[in-house]
Amino acid sequence: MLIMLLTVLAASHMCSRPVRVRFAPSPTGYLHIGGLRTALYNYLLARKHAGTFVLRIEDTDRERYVEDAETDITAALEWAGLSYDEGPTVGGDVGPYYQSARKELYQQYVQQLLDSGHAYYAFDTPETLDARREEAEHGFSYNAATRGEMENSLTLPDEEVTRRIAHGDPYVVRMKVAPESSIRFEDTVRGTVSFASEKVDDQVLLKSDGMPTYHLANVVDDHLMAITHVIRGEEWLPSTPKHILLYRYFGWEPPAFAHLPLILSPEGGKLSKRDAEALGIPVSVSDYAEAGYEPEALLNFLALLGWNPGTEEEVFSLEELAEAFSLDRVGSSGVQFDMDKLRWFNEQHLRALDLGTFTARVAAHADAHGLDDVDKDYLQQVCALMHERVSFAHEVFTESRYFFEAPTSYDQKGVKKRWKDDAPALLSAYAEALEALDTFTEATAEQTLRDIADAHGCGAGRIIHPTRLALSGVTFGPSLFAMMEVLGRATCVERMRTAIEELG
RNA sequence: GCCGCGUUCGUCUAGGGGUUUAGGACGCCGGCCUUUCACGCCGGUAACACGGGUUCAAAUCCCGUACGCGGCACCA
Repeated sequence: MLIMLLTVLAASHMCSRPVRVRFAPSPTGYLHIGGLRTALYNYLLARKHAGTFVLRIEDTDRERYVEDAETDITAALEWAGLSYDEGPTVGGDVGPYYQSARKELYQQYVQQLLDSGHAYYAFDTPETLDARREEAEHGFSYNAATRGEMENSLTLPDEEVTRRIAHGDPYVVRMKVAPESSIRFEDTVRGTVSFASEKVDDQVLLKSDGMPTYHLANVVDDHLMAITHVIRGEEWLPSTPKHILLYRYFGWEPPAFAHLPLILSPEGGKLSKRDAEALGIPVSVSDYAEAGYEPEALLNFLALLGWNPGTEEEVFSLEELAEAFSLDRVGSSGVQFDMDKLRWFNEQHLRALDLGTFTARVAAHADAHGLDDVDKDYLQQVCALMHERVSFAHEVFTESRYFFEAPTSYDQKGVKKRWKDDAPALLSAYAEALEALDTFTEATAEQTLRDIADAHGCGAGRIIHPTRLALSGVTFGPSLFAMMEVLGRATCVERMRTAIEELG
């Protein structure tokens, strides 16, 4: 009863404002797979509640800035189909959407904290901080216990502080965390989380270059942009108390927090770039695009990596995901990346496409396989036969290359198993009969073959298998007769005679 | 080291006091279909980390241990 009441209250609280979420990548590298999942969950929540999905570029780190990272990130989002309602280029009412362009804006909020005594100036150099960290046995923390030993506006006389600032001495602004309480907050996926505030350090809010740190900028922007739900990776959980404190200092209502479980490597450890590459797992979203994954399949896989719909359904389109999504069905434990399952999702999404769409997806890879002038109708016929047989669209050009050029070799094992002594005679008879046919179709090719088998007193397989070998060079593939109709009579006959010569 | 979060088949997960001989999916194995291969269908393999407690009853609640992951920057 009480729980129900609380749930209703919580729900009404949540719904009091329209849902606004943001994906806030830093242009310090290309969009990676974990980032895409974070973006996806934000996107899904926004779409589910007819809310707004904001893209904000957190470019406050000038040291690690990567020139083409932003282009990669937006290209990856576009490839995936995660469109944003506000952000760079599309604009919006609460911009700018680059933190670097909001630099001046943070200044007033820092001043507000300084005035209210929740922040102070600190002049310690990176070198002295490093030195303190090195000499400390169990790590150094700039906090209530140590701030008295440092050079800051709490230890220095006011005149000295003013003098140094006027003189242009570099300084940072730190938040002043009171040690006496414990900070607790509700995480949508984990429930109540609490930290002892003496473990929270006096985080730098404003760097000496005048840029805000993530912690300050993120809180100020989320408030100014009216963000209702902060959905981000679990790596942010330990710094959330700082953010809660900042909301408190500013007198703002914090958004709901949801910290997503991290994606682990298939071997259990963390998915570092190096490990992933060693295991053959692409890390960058652009690598998935390049490897030929269907964007919807990747998204579907990622959605189910940490979330489940509560039903046994697994294959979803992006629209269906948005419909089914809810934050309270997001799990809280780390999840291992499974390439096999991803591939399965890719197959499922490929097969869900109608033939025309599938063909178009396949055609997009033609150039890369040196087949830029393939006839569309012909390709569609090939695709009809290969649709259920490939895991990736581009495999039509690799797994069934023989539709586009004569086989250059014959599978050794296949020859040994299927090319018997009577094969040349049988194929030769079959080829001749095919040439004599009025109309060459799947049906007549089959009937002709069976007639010849009967005439020679052997099973149809005796001809079927060597013929397949002659046409494709391999022992597997679509129905032989359907294949023959697509290849055409002339090609079939020619390849059969070539095989007779080659294999004897 | 300290702080936090986590732990159900190999993997993703359902279940959150009795409805469970713990369900589904991927993978793997077998079968059916098919004179190929795949698709599809049917079946099988396989899990509540460990130890205490609470309770008539624990995968489910509590405590501890182990292990994993994250964090401890003028990086995000």
